Amino acid sequence: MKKIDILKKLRSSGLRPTKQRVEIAKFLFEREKTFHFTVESLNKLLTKKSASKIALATIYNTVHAFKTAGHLSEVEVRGNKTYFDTNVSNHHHFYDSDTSELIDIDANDVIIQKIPKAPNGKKIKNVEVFINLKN
Amino acid sequence: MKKIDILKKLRSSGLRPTKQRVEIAKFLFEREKTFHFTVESLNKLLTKKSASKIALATIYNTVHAFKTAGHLSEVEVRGNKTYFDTNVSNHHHFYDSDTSELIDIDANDVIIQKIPKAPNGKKIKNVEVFINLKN
DNA sequence: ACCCTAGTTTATAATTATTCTAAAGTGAAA
DNA sequence: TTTCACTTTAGAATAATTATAAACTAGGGT
Repeated sequence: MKKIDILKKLRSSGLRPTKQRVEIAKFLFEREKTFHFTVESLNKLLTKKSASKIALATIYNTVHAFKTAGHLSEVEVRGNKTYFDTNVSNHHHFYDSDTSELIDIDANDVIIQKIPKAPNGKKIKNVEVFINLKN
Repeated sequence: MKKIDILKKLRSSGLRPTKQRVEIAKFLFEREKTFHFTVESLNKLLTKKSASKIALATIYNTVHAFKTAGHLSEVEVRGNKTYFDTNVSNHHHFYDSDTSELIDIDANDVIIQKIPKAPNGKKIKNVEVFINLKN
């Protein structure tokens, strides 16, 4: 994804393309494969990569803004870690608790034949499948 | 579950049946239906129910000891809440983010027809299905 | 029944993750 | 360029959980 597209992506979702947002967006979206991270890991990677330090609160703000805009999805797994995922399409996850690694599973690789009806007046928003791994 | 069974349950898993553990175990396991709770909610309920105050750290210790012994299972859902579940059989969950309520789904009510193979040298430990609800 | 000791509980401090606050900075519309 | 609502920032505040170390206790050995 080119810089011009980054700017479009931000503007089209009502986010002013500030220096910090552009830097974070470039880091997250200028890559081929999907990327999983926590706020903590992202902060470390950004600190290492660039000279200008971005405040931790800004990283929180920005990641949540991107999530609200639909540019990131949030995945929560055992161990109180909150991951974000640059893959926002409908998909599932492997979770390897040994390495704390999250791996995408394409939605087409999981077929659910039967699910129960939603209770009382509720509807089903989405179905998430976690496949926990061991060695 | 009677008191004698509570004592057996604790002893058989190598846990000394202290006053606090027995009180917590009775509260959790002397009921018909499965019970979902957070450490915080359990603390409030216990405080309300009994005269003797149990330290919060003890509730953490005890709940984790019960979990390690296989008497509770842990379920993590969006919103950084960690729930425990007195139903330790293999099953799935509805999650209602409006009410923060977790509802058990019997394993037989979910049939998964296709899942991907585990990566490299890994094996599949278990598969958890979350059905997120909306109004 | 009484000790003894490892296991347990407790209050409190420490840690960790996240959000809040309020002051300073900055895109971009006019 | 000026202006102002939106952003960023450092640091404080909050929340959830874990660590610490002293006091307590269940239960085996005497």
